[in-house]
Amino acid sequence: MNSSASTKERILAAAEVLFAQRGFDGASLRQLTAAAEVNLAAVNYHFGSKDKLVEEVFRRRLDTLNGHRLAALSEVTGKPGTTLEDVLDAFIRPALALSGDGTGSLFMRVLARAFAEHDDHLRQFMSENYGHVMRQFTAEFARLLPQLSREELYWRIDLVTGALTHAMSGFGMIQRKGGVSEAAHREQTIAHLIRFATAGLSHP
Amino acid sequence: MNSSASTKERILAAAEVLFAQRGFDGASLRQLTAAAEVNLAAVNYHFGSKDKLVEEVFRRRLDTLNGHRLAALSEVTGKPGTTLEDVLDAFIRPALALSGDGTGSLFMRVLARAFAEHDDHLRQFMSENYGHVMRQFTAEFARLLPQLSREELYWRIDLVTGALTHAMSGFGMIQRKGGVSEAAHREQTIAHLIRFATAGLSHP
DNA sequence: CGTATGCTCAAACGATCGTTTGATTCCCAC
DNA sequence: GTGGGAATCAAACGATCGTTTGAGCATACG
Repeated sequence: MNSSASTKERILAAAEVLFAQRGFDGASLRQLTAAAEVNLAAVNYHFGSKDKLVEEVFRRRLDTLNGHRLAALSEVTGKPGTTLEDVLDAFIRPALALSGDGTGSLFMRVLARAFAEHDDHLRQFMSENYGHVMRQFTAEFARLLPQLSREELYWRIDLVTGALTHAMSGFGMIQRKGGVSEAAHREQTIAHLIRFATAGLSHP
Repeated sequence: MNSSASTKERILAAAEVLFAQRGFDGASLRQLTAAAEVNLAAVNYHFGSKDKLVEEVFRRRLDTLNGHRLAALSEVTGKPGTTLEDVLDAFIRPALALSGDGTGSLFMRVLARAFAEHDDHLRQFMSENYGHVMRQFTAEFARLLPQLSREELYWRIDLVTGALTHAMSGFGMIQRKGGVSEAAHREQTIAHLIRFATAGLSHP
């Protein structure tokens, strides 16, 4: 009945790779299905269209990514001793954990590309499905940075997310030095990004 | 002899708009030449190919942008009282001046897109033609931030350029409100970006 | 065993892409 | 005024795109 589970999975995996490398329009279904070793028509059969496949690639990754982000945020939010670093950790760590996964690292590249493309349809899809995540983080930033005006806060968050998106799309491409484990390298990168973001958000 | 000056210019102007809106592959020569009100074959006649047109769009803008950047840098470099803010001003101001120009602002979008696309051919072109600019600024940053290791400096510059590229590509907060003159808004934006970049580069 | 259902496959569809061609128009030097 | 190179034009080229089709295959159920 469902012998196509592996077919769908192979398509999704190949799509993530090719979308990251060549973009959504640049990656053709013929390249994609060849890489996945499935028939050309399998994409339209299982997903309906190429656009639906794009949405599915996003949905699958963003559901878990933002789920982990909200879970981590809810563990630190509201508590008296919560610091800016705690909130930033809840935002950054799940994204880099995704990069630890084999093909997951490519998804951050896909995300950065989609961000830069200003595609209206995709922006609306992301806003509708995941806008509440950014809103919750923004609310927590506002609580921890009461001295900033609303406009000033938005400015800084905009700049910080730009830097983080850029950096995280490159993570995984950076080759680790010998002798450093993947976990250690990730931890080091997280600390780096948190320090930078803290400075960018809370400077006088 | 050169009645095609306006034709070439119209193509370049239309290319900047459409490349920013739909990307290099997404913008077709038929859309482009229709928008420029020139014949379809004019692009291949005047530029040789679509790829050459892309290069020309980059070359034309980056020549003046980086020329202004280097000129501004040479005015502050080496002097005893030079601050980090001076160097950042030399880097940021020419880019925002470009944004002030009508179609010039779209080029920053084109640049951000190209940045996110990780296109090898384009990266090599940029590195060959404009790599020395970034190298000169990096040297000056190193001189003003001697306490940072080489690796740490590269990290921070990477993050800052990511944030600036993101911001200047016109994502969010950079839009001007009513009642504020264009020049005043630009000055305010420059001050904003410089403060953020300074914090990101020089935090302890 | 027969059949219904989910899936895969090769082939073709129309559309659109970048590029080329060959004729035509323009414009200035002579 | 006339010749000739530069520029523009409509039309067509082959390639590639996303999608659709209909036949063939597999497997589970009566």
